[in-house]
Amino acid sequence: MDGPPPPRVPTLADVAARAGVSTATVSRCLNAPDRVQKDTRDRILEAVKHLGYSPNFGARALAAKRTDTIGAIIPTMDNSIFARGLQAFQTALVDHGMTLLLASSSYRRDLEETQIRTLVARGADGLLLIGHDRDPALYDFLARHTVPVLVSWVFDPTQPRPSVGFDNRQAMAEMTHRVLAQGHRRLATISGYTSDNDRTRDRVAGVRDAMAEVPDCAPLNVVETRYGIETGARAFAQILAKTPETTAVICGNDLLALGAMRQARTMGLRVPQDISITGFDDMEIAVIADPPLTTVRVPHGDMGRQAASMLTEMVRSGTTPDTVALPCEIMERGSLGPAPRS
Amino acid sequence: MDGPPPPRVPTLADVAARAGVSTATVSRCLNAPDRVQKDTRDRILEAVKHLGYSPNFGARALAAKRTDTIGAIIPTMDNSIFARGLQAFQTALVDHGMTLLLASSSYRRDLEETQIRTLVARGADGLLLIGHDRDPALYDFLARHTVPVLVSWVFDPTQPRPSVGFDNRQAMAEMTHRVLAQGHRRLATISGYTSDNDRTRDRVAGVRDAMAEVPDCAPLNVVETRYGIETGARAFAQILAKTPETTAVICGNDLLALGAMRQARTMGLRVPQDISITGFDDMEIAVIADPPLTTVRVPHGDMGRQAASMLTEMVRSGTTPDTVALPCEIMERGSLGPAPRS
DNA sequence: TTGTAAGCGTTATCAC
DNA sequence: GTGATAACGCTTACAA
Repeated sequence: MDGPPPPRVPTLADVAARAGVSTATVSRCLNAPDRVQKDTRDRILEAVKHLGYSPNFGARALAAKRTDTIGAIIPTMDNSIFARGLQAFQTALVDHGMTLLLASSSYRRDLEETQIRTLVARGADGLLLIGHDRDPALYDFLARHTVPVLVSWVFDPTQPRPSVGFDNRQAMAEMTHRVLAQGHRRLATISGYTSDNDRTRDRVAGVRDAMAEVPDCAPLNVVETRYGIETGARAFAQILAKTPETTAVICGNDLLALGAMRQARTMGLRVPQDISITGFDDMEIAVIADPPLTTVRVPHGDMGRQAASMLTEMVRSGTTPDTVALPCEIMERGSLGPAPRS
Repeated sequence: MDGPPPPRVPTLADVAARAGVSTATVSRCLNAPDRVQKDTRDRILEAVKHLGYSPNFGARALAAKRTDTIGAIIPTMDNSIFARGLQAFQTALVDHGMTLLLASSSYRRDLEETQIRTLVARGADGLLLIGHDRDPALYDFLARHTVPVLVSWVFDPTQPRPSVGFDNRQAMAEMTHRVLAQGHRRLATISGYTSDNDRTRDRVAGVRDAMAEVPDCAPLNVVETRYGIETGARAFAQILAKTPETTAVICGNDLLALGAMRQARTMGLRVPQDISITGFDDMEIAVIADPPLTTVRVPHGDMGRQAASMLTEMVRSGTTPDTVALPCEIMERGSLGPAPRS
């Protein structure tokens, strides 16, 4: 006696046989239901359900030349900087009938490049990338493969690619204005690494923009480091070692700011009485810092949702949308105060 | 005059033609290089490079019946709870030549179910899931489709599926032991929702396990809520309203603990002099809380990396690995102190 | 070691 | 509205 019959995964042909129609009709019924008569449609759907049929992905991709899959490459998932936007992006993609292929580059240009190629090879219909900064050859590659690209986390209308994001430079300038308005004139900045990273560069540029409008500012002390609490703490110590007269430290990221605040406390400095500290991102923890962190609120959710619909539209229609700017908001909380009268 | 020739994407046949061999040989050369002679291999690789050939994903999936793609469904990316483990998982996956298909369920059982089906339909070769709790019919479905499943974030050897994770129950019992050792006898717990969630249930059970060993404990006050800082704060207020004699609040998650600490401060309670608070996860921010949070360190990175190799192995060899337990570690910092002598 | 050729399961273009 | 049937581009026995 034989074992049970091999539980083969049902195919279109099985459904067609059971419904007494051709495979073409079944395919139509599944992809354009109204191009098939009601009663045959019912028969087909019954068969589909009965057999537990689900289309073969490879076959569909091969025949239809699309995968309904969107690739995204973000610098890191180690903290929630990108995770929140990604969450919104993924959820919205699902609503559009798309699936997310995800990779992270660890902020490394070479890794990002191989991952872009991998995702394209894996059949991504479109790509979401963070920032514009990358080898032009890569954009050529994507164009040759006719893979639409949407850039996020930035707003730079001078770039040739569509993007959905916020103006890092202007947001940081606005924050710096607030700092200057409090009377601070000896500023320092803790920035993420600026090589291959237009967001961090723009943020530092924003600080300088605002400072340029005020005549009596001391030169800006800029320290670059990796994003993180520990690194922020070290950078803060470094700043106070070099320019102890600093009264405000503008951080390119909330983690850096939290690290800076911890280090300030360690060094016996009161925030904001002795020194002011600001962040960027408005992570959930900004409000529980002590004092609560004054920071720039980034529109993570909107960005993710908009990116999903724009990219889906690009893939489905082949069009190129206009670049979209989303507003940031300065969240004034407790960590920014008046400059101490030295 | 015509425009430029349509830049068709090169196929295996193109490569074969240029190298003067059959498509079979090219295919072999790409998948098992040592089964083809050195000089023909060189010719083929030259052709591949010259043409910029990259295999068609759909065709390969159809013919080979695999996609080298692993699906993962996590409850949320909104905070870094899962993001860190996922980062390690994804990075390790790439090292194994796999790509990550990601979905998040927002802690909703129905959403998770449809996403599991979607990922399988999208050709995921294997699946990483968080926790064991789900409809048995789903596991049947996965078995029928011969999709190997690895469960993570838990260790429960009584379950029929392999998993890689930590013992939530034991870890929480250990933490509770430390709390009891400080003389606390009136405990409360802020837990994540326990329906459809074995991790949260196990953590609460762990608290009870430890309490059961001590005779003079007051009944445990348990409040369930969504994971978050705000919700943690509200839960804390709720607890003190109902059982104001509580001297220690054991939280199922760091976010809840941070919210609780903030609320305690708001209510004029000193941590840990008036009330002790503990967390779970050891998120990066635990150390910058004031006082630093005593919490359970979860082996995110190891878990992610191990999950990647186990799942890759399962997919490639069809074997089922043994369940793996990873150790947690109690991080004693400042938020747990001796019970106040009321 | 290499080539031949038969699938793999869809979609899409035609006729009917 | 429905049915044949030819792609789609690759892998993999099997043959040579």
